[in-house]
Amino acid sequence: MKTQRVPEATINRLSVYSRFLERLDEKGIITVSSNDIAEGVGVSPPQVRKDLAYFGEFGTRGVGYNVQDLMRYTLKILGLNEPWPLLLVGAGNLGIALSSYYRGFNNRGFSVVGIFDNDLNKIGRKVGNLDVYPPEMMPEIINKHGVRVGVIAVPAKTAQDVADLMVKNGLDAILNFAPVSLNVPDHIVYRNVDLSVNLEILTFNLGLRESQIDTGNL
Amino acid sequence: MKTQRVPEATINRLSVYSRFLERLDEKGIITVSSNDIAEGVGVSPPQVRKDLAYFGEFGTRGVGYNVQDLMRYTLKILGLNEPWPLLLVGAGNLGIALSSYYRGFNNRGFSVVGIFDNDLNKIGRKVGNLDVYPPEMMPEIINKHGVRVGVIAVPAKTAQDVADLMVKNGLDAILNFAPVSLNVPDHIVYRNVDLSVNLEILTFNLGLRESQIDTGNL
DNA sequence: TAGATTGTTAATCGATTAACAATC
DNA sequence: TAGATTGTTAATCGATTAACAATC
Repeated sequence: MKTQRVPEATINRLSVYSRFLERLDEKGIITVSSNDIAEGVGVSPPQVRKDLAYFGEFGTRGVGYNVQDLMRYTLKILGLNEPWPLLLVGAGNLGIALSSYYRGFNNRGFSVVGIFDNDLNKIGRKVGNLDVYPPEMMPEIINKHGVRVGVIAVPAKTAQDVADLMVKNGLDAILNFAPVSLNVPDHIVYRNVDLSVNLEILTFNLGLRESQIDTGNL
Repeated sequence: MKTQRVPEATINRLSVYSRFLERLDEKGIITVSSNDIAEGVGVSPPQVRKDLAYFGEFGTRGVGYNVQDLMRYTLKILGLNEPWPLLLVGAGNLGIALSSYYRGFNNRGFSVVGIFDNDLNKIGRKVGNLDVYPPEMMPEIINKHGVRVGVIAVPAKTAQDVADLMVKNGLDAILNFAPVSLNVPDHIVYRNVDLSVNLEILTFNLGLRESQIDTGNL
C-alpha cells in the first residue's frame, strides 16, 4: 500500500462531502453518483472521484455510491468515528459562540468540555452548562476528558501565550481563531482560522468587479 | 496594463500581510524586508514578493518596504480604504459573536449595522447596541447605510432562503457561515466559511500521524 | 564601491480536468 | 446486452520555488 500524499484541498472537500452525505442520508436517499455529489457541493464530478480514490474504492461502477456506507467511510477517514472533547480558551463573545456552535445539533462529535479564561470577572461564570475555569485547571480537565485538541479564542496579543500553555499541557492539536500566526513545535497539528480574511477576499472581489466594469473587461 | 489573474491564495495571504504590517506599524517599525514578512506570517520570501508583484512595485531594492506605505497599499488593494457596513442574519450564538467580532478593535473597517432574525422571540431584543429586526426591514437598513455585504449565520436549513432574500434585496456579496453550499446568481460575490471543516482537517491529521507512527513512517 | 534586497524569469512541483477502459 | 458510472491514467493548468539580474 503506497501512501500517496493527500492534498489538503482534498481533506477540505472530503469534510464537505461527508456533511452532504449526512443530509442525503437524513432524507432517506440510498444511492448517489459522483455527479450528484459534485452538483450538491459545487465541484466537478472527476474531482469527487479523484478525492475518494486517495482512500479506496467505495463505489460500484454503473451504479454509484451507497450513501450510508460512503458517509461512514468519510467520517472514519476524517477521524470522526470517535467523539472529540475540546478545550476552549477565551470566554469572550467568540469563545461563547464557538462553544455553543460545537455543541450544536450538527456537531459531528465535537464538544467543548472546558472553557478557560484568565479574566477574574469571567472565571466561575457559566457558559451554557459549563463553568469558566482558570488556566491552572487545564491539566485536570485535559486528564479527566482525555482532551487532545485546544481551541484559541482570545485576542491576538495573548494568543501565543495560550498556545504555549496548551503545548506545555500536552495537547496534540490547536485551532487558532486569533488573527496572528503562532509558533508551535512541529509535532503539534496546528491551524489558523481567520474570520476577517474571508470578508476581505469578498471586498477585494467587489473592488475587482468594479474596476472590470470600468474598463469594460469581463 | 495587462491584468493578470490573481490567485485566490494570493489575496488570502495579502490580507494576512496587511494585518502583520499593521502590527509592525503599531510598534513603530519603519522598514521591513520580504524576509521579515515571510518569517512573521509563515510563508517563503519569494512568495511575498511574487504576491505583491501582482499589484505593483512597492519596495526599494537593497532596502525593503516602507511599513506604513505598504500597509496602506495592501488595505487599498483589499478595498479597505473605505468602511464596510454589514448586514447580519441570524441572532443566535454565532450571529451574536460575529457581530461583536466584526465590531472589535481590529475590525479593519467592518461593522454590523443591522441584525435580522425571523424568530419572534429574538426580534426587538438588543444585541450589543443593535436591535434585532424582522426580515421585512432589510430594504430600509440596506438603504440607510448603503449595505452591500450580507453575512449568514443561520442553521443550514434556512440558509438558502436567507441568501435568496439578500439577493432579492440587492446585496452584492454574501458570506455564509451555515454548513451548506448555497446557490446564488453569478453576479453575487459569494463565500462559504465552515468552522467545522477546519476542526475536521485537524482530526484527520491527528489520525494520519498515528497511522504513520504505527507503520514506522515519518 | 560593496552589500543588500527587490522584481521577475525560468524551472519545478502539485493539483485539476479530460478522457476512457473497466465493469456493474 | 445496453446503459451507466466508477476508478485511473495522461494531459493540462496553475501555483510555488529557485535563481539571478537590476538597482538602491
